[in-house]
Amino acid sequence: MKKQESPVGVKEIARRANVSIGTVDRVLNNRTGVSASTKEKILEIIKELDYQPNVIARRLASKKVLRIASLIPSSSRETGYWEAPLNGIKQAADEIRAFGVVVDHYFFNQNDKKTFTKKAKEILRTDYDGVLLAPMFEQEAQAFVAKCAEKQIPYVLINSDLKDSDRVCYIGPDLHKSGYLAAHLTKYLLPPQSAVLIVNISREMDQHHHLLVKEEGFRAYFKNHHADVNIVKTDIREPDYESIQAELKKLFRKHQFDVVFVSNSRVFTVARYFEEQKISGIKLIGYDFLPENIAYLQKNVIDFLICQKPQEQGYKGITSLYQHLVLQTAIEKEQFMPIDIITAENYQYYRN
Amino acid sequence: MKKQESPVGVKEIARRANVSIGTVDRVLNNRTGVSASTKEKILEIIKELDYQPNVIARRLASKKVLRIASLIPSSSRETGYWEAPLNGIKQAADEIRAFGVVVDHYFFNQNDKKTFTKKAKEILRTDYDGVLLAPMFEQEAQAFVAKCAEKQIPYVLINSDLKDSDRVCYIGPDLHKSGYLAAHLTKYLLPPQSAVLIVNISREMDQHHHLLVKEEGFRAYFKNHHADVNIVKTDIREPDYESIQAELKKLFRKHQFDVVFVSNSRVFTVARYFEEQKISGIKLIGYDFLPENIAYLQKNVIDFLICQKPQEQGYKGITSLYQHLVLQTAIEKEQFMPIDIITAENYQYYRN
DNA sequence: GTTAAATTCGTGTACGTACACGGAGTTTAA
DNA sequence: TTAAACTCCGTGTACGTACACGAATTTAAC
Repeated sequence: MKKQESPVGVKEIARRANVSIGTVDRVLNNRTGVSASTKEKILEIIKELDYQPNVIARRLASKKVLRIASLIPSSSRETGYWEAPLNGIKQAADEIRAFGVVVDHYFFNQNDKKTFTKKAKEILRTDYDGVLLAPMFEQEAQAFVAKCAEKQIPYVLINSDLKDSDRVCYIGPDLHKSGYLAAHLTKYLLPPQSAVLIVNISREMDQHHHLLVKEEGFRAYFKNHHADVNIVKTDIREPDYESIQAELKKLFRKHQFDVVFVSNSRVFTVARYFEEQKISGIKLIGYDFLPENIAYLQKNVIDFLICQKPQEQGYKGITSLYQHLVLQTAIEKEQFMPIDIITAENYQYYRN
Repeated sequence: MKKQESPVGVKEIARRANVSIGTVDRVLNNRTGVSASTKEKILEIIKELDYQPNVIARRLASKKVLRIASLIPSSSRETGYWEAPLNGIKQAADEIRAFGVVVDHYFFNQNDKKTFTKKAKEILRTDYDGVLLAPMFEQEAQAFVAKCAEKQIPYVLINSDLKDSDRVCYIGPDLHKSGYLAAHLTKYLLPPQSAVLIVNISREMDQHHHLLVKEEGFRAYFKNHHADVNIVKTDIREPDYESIQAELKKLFRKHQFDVVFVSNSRVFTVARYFEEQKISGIKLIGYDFLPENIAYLQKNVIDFLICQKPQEQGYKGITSLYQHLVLQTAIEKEQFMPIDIITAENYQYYRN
């Protein structure tokens, strides 16, 4: 409940402590060369006045630029998912460029762990002030953030989290809940006593794990609601169309499904199969706002897409780092993205 | 494709033009005291160098604070809707306070035009640098923005737009599309040949107009899809529970509905009626993330809520004004909010 | 042609902080 | 005893822009 109408600066602090602004500056940037007693006194005054450093003047005076490295998957032909986070990162970078922050981009191949470690090493060599990371490969990512911690480099995680890491924050989905919601939607579309197919498509084990969490969420819903559904599931480890087609063909011969739930953005591949086989009447639910998926949404082959603001993940990742580094404000440690439902009617208004 | 690695400043411009930085400064802030010829020369050099003023230094040097006024409805007992935009406004205000911007809040009563005009007059008297406005009362708002234009005060509109106004931008929903989506959802929930009730609840004519646009969108969907549904609608002009109860009772005696669509946030009132009358099996769709609505969502009385990020509307309104005033960047003239679907499963992750 | 007024422009200071430099005082080493 | 080293701190300049003040030049008026 203090009046803080008059913004106090270093010189007011200096006046009250009977020292020069240089000394105050030294304790603020905790540099050496101040006796313990005066340092203490100054800190006390700073606290008492609730001194807020003028970030404007600070950035103006400091000629050194802050450097942030982002390390995320490259968007491949297989999935353009990472285009969106990258755009968010770029947008944030544009906005804070004027404040003396530059962002360098590093990309790795989702199907090749070596590219990850290589880029990680490069980043460590360059001594960045902050790192934005998509920790797709758990082991390797753990090793990387350990190195960052050692070098006192703050880092933010997006898209998936790492256990026990002291990141600045995590920004991304709650996978379990996301599958749970998908199940809820499914139930709206279903007659009682119907059959559901869960399709998990991914090559790398690390990624596959995410899908299994979603699947758990999906199953949990039906369990909690004592719904009588017959759930069949398949794990497809080769994401090319031929493999998927073969697998689906086999399954569709054996079963009669009412709903198909694809646990990631590859839903368009299944949609393609539906289209080619002229399958209709089966509801299709999947993930992510990709052009391919949207096309099938428009054609009513896909019924619902679940999306978790990939672009905002990138954007928030950078701005969180910026706030941590420049403004030094406290950051929410876990920022779960909203779970958005996209249909043929609202996709035009969706912003990632 | 220019190299713009080396940020040029006024003094580089001054050097090239053979004048002092003072003169350059004069043409930058187009003040008087510069001959036409030198002014032209300087402008040319500025363009050639693609000079970007240093916003940091600019705000530091300029001791004057920018003042923004926000004029929105107070959140009443009847509806807490405006709480969210207000929070967004406050959040944005916090973030840009450090940059020398202050935001003053003005509120009016949605049921009383006089309170609007009174506050508007106050704002005009105080000479603000920018205005954020929710133009609920069309005529009065038009008069207000005309005055703003006259005084060269830029303004941003949120929640609803004004025809032919030269606002900095409009931020809010596309009402028609929003009703259209509601209809789409409805169709998922419906057996063929079913009956739908549309409920519009609002006292003031101006507000009621918004609802009618949503209703149009709702009907348009069924028309476009040649769906065979029986639509009944009612306009309730007294938002208290008793009036609504009476009207619903009358309607439910006459008809058998499968879906009820309430065109604004008052859906909780209808939900209360459902609960009290132990009506179940009828799907209920409405608007806005209010505590009352969420409560009924949890109890599965309300099935879907449509929401258009009211908090973000406030937030973006302020930051747009900030970008216009301080950074002088170009602003997207029409920023339609995404149309979000909220269910019992994802509401916890919804952020306004 | 002289003076006043108007026009056009340069200089200096300020904004709040960062940081280099160096000075005064104290301790250590020779 | 004196030089050197170290501790602690004050001063000055710089960051890029805004703006007040006043100087130089041109124009107007008689």
